[in-house]
Amino acid sequence: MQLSEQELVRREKLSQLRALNINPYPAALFPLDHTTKQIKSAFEEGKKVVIAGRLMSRRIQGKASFAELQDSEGRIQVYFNRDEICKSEDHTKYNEVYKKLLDIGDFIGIEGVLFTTKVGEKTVMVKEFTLLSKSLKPLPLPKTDSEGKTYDEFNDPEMRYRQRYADLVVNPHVKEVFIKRSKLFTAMRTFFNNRNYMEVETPILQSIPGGAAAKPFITHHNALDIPLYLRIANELYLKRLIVGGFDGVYEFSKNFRNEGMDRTHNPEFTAMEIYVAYKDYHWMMEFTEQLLEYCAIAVNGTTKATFTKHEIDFKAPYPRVTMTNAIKQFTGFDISGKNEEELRKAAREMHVTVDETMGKGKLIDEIFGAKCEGNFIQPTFITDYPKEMSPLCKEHRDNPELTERFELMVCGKEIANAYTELNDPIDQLQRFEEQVKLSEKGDDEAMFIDRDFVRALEYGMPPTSGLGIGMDRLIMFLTNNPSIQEVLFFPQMRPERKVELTEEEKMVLHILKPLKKMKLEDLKTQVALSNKKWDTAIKGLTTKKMAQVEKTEEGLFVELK
RNA sequence: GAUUUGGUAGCUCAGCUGGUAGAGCAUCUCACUUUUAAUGAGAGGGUCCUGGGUUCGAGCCCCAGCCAGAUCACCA
Repeated sequence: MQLSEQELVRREKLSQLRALNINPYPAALFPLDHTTKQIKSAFEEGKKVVIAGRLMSRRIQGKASFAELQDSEGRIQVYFNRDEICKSEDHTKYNEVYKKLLDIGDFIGIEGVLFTTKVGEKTVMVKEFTLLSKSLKPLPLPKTDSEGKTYDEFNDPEMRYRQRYADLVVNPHVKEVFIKRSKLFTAMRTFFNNRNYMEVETPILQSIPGGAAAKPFITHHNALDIPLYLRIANELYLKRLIVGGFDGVYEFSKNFRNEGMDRTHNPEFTAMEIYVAYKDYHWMMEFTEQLLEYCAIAVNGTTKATFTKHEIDFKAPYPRVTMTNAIKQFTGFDISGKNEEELRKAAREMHVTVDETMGKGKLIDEIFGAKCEGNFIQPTFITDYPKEMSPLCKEHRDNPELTERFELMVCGKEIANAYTELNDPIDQLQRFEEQVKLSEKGDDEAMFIDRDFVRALEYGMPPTSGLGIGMDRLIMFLTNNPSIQEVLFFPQMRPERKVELTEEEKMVLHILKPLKKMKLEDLKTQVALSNKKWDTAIKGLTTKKMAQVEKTEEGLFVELK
């Protein structure tokens, strides 16, 4: 890799520091006793503090200098004064080490005393400083003026996602999103633990990927010599634990789906699933709205959240609308009692694209997705889904065509999905078998039969209600980010390709070497490269200082350096 | 997958009809002891995403590709 001028300068500073007997990467701990936030919240003139962080800006004025130090909680101004740092005649520490050999991005430790400047800025007067880690690569450097306006913001999404570390250093609002994400997880855990539900872990490598309709990633276990799948959901394992006798189990589950990527889908994402024995989906709706209200307050301090143009309110309770009524409301069509053909015809009349492979459930889902889904902005429970599209859900107590299922819609998107769980093993096996028929019909996302799961149900599972929440989507809503990549530290990206184009340069050198110097025209014809390749090659060689182009009276010459 | 926009200095971005590549910040040198987007003077820094084509000449035009964003489709 070719180093830029600034990177070379910083490497040169490294050896100068070492020559001054300063280790740019010392091993010893640094005994800091304050953070920048603590200093600001409990400011006391003359107080001694020890702090550490990254140098983020410098305003040097001869024998004095102001700088900003950034730690995990923010920034504080620090004041370097030559006569404070260098008590003797030797001014090396200020003039050389601080002014010349430190750079923006370096980690330093500071011992100092608090004071307020003429302009009223809370500042640390530096008495002693230690280099803790030298930064060799210049950070992108956004600047903010007195009105809070940001210049030169580091905002290219590709670079921000690929180099999230740099993004986090220079963009405080990005860090804020992930702090909120962490708060959300903590809030949910607290909510569940307070009710004595237990956090568990279940396999990520599964030989039958179950619990959802999705395409899995496949891998291979060498010792067992079997294929294994990365989980697409953890539902079936959590229900096995309910069979085993736990009253409530939950898991934050990293799931993997080998499908398309866009601003709401990443190949790996996080779901939370919870199963509670002796409950049904009505109970679960109340539980869910309580949970979300609690989480919204824990994350943002309020039940209200802004998402794009919408102001949403997570305050419980949320309206409940059956899928049948939702469709009736937005299309005027009543799906109840209709057969497959009637549904397909109705869908086509509404200009919903459907095809012959779709069964009743899928047709209803398509109509709902196209005509209704987008209309539910405030949190709304959509209930009672068709049986065909819910193979793990118990049949509706009042209508055998439906299931006891709800989804929670926010801003037209699903963020939670819950059932009164199917615990009849014979019914469950039949539902799996229907999935196999769908798969034979060409549905490549229909579920596999999990016979071990059926065996577990045969031992008996208490009536249970389960809930799944898309954590990434929820945090998108709570932090007003329409892109999933903004709420994942490291969203999946196509790998960067290494570019090494020295082949042409080698060819040029090979011809030039024995002669040391030759006419540019001769060299060019001998290498026989295209104009473009020739140009890049000779440019590359001159920038690498391996050859030089000279113009004399006799014409252009290339000389070996 | 389709459509579309973009890729130029460490960062943010200009770049005219195709005629030797520009600015601000950052970097380097000098001045400056309470500044805050510090200031003043000077200097250096480029694989114009990659490859091919057209042309006397391409950052710019044409073709192919790579990467990313947006919209749509698919998918939950």
